[in-house]
Amino acid sequence: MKSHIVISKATIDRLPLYFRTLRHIQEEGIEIISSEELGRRIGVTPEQIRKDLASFGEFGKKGVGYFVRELIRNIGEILGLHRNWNIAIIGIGHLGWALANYKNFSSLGFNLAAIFDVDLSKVGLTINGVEVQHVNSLEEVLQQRQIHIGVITVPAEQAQKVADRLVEAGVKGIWNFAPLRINVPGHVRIISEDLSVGLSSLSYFLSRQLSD
Amino acid sequence: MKSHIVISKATIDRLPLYFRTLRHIQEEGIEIISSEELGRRIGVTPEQIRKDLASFGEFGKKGVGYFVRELIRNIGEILGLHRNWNIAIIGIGHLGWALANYKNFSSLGFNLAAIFDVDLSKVGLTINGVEVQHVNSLEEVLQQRQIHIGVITVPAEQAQKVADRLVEAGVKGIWNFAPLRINVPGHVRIISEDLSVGLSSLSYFLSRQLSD
DNA sequence: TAGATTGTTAATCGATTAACAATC
DNA sequence: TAGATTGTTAATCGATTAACAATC
Repeated sequence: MKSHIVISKATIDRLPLYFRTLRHIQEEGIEIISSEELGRRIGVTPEQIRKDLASFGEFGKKGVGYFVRELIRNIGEILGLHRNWNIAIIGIGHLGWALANYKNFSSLGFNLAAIFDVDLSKVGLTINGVEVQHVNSLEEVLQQRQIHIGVITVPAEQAQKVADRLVEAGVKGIWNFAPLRINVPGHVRIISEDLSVGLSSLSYFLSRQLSD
Repeated sequence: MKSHIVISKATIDRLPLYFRTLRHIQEEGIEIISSEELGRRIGVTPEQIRKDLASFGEFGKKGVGYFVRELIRNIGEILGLHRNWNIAIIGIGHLGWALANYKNFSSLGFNLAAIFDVDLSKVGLTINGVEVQHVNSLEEVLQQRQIHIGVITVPAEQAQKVADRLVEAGVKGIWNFAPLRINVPGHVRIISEDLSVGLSSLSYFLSRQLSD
């Protein structure tokens, strides 16, 4: 990366789209692609793509385009997807269950390494090859299995407490699905998925469409 | 709304956060709140909140603050949450199952009115009070039950085809969970939730934190 | 009246788009 | 060489932050 350039959050959020689309393109047997064609597929302008990529290096060949395989490798490295991240899911409700069975994790380099719940009727179950453990052993297991990322799918009331324990146990990143703001110290990264935002904004636009 | 002002997408996406937080505040019995205090809770600057709200009208009282109950009603109306939206879920895999059981829908004015799947072993099941129907009857049921929003939780390969049928059947909005770009005509609104984006960006930041 | 807090205008910051030189 | 396409700089656009007059 060109260390003097500031990378925008928006750029980081587009890279996974490029990554995924390039993989599809590779599956189709295409070896070289232009920013024009890639942009058309994703719904992003070619300038945007070139600008985004240029923040990290020169990955293309002028007059030719981008070598698909090479670009996939480069974006993968930028996103850190070439590493192997161990993740733990805390809370096996419906959503936790769905995430525990999410197939795309492994193809992005994420390894489901632990699952926790308080409910004794769930402890001991095996989901996607991983045994559900009681949250009492959270700290112990997280350290044993070197968990990097904790996924919070517990009810909102318990989310902050779980986050505190994850941080205390040395987790570096949190992927939060509980619908509320969670506070973590600066050295821990947290990303929240808020389903009500998407649905509400859909409602907003439909209201206008139907009345205007 | 002041019709000459352009509302930014970012503003629309913050309104649901205001809405939800204000409801919590109301539950605590607080009747008046300042942008300062509300911002502190959400993690947004008070100026941001005042600016966002001001695009739609004058909801506060100078020198006093905002009346919680009134502001909830106003934001609810802006977002169209006072209406009753009928939604249908297409595809009862793990994620569809989780969404069908999502409790927050109804409190936002969304009414789960239909569920579809191709799998005959799922057809006939009742989930959260709604019977799973075969996708063959999609068009018929959508019209009967006046579905406004379709939720796509089918595998990526079938997502575009399902979207086409939803549009054809007159759905006005689509909430897509399939990890790919879906094309719809301009009069249909689509919002995509892309789980790999959040997780990948987490990976990006962790990579840097651990190596820098 | 004095203190508090909104709504709005101006200034700053950041991200996207346009243009084009470099070069394969 | 001519055509194509990148990488980069400049111009535009949009969103956030700061400042402050209005007013409860």
